[in-house]
Amino acid sequence: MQFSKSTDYALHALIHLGHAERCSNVGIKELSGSLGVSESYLSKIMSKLRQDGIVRAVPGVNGGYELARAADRITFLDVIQVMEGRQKLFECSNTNSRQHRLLAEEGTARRERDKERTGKNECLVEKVMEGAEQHLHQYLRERTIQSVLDEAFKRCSHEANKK
Amino acid sequence: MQFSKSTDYALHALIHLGHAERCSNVGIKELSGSLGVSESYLSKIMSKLRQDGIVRAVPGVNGGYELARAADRITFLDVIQVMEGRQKLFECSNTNSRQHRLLAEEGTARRERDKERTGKNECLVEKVMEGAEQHLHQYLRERTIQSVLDEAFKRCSHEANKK
DNA sequence: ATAACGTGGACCTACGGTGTCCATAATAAA
DNA sequence: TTTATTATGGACACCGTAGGTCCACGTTAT
Ligand code: SF4
Ligand code: SF4
Repeated sequence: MQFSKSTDYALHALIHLGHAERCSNVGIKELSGSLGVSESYLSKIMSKLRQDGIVRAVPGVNGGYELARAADRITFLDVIQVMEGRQKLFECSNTNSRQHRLLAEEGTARRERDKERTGKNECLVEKVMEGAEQHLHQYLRERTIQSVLDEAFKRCSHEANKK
Repeated sequence: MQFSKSTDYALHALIHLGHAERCSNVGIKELSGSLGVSESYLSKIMSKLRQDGIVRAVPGVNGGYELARAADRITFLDVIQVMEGRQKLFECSNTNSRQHRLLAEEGTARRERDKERTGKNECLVEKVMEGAEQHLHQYLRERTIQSVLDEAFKRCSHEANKK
């Protein structure tokens, strides 16, 4: 239950791009140097980010990457879902166990009615887990690349103030 | 970024134990049959739960497992942390990159002062991630084995009512 | 004593995260 | 046009770990 290093790298790369938005684009060399990750691997990550429309890439001389939209419209959730995939936090595996029939199918007829009425017939365990997932997602949706940048800037100016 | 199957099994096993609290203990055979998981593997999981004080085990004839404390004092978070380990959601890897120095160490002197004053000198990315983790944990702390049992019972009685 | 039952270690397998290398395509500059 | 630069995508290697099996051992009731 941990985020992968790729997610780590992706976030840092995007922060770098956001920080250097003045100049149109940033090459893989600069990113690699800044993050301390090999160019080969980092390019894989950037490619993924591009395929999902988080960044734009221009090939050729003086090419590089730039954010595909404003930094305050790129949420942590976006990045995490691109890198980690969109699999659910909890995926029930044994729906044909005796246990399952006890918990989620007492009175099959009733379940069917429920399904028709409410449209969803989740089991109780899944309900808890999906709730957890929703909470997590909501939180991550509220944090953007820009918000990190802002806070870093605040720290910085605060520092300058003191001098 | 998914919970492992072991966590799934552990939750179901505990629900089974909670459901059958009347009789003192439940053997691995019954659990295995109920969940549809091999006895060998399930016993590993139960063993882990025992080492962390979630269940008690009695060896010998007519032995088995029972909850070590009331079902409403066993939270989802407890179970998940036992099975998944207590690793943080996000573990920074490249603290010696140029990027890091930019984000988390502008004015090292100031950082040091911060450290002394507040006791924590997290970087901004970690701060976001730890916030997410706290939210998730809080949610999972509020759900217990008992709460699932209760809801299942409610469904059941509701069903009986209708007849 | 013996049969039932949990424990823990050794071991296996498959898959995915991490990472490298290279051939190719696209583009700007010369 | 040629060349140097840069991103792209596929192939591949490595390795840790989730998932699972097996077995020898200790414990307990009958
Ligand atoms: S009770 Fe829920 S979690 Fe358990 S097997 Fe059925 S659907 Fe899956
Ligand atoms: S800025 Fe934060 S997340 Fe990034 S390397 Fe430094 S400590 Fe780690």
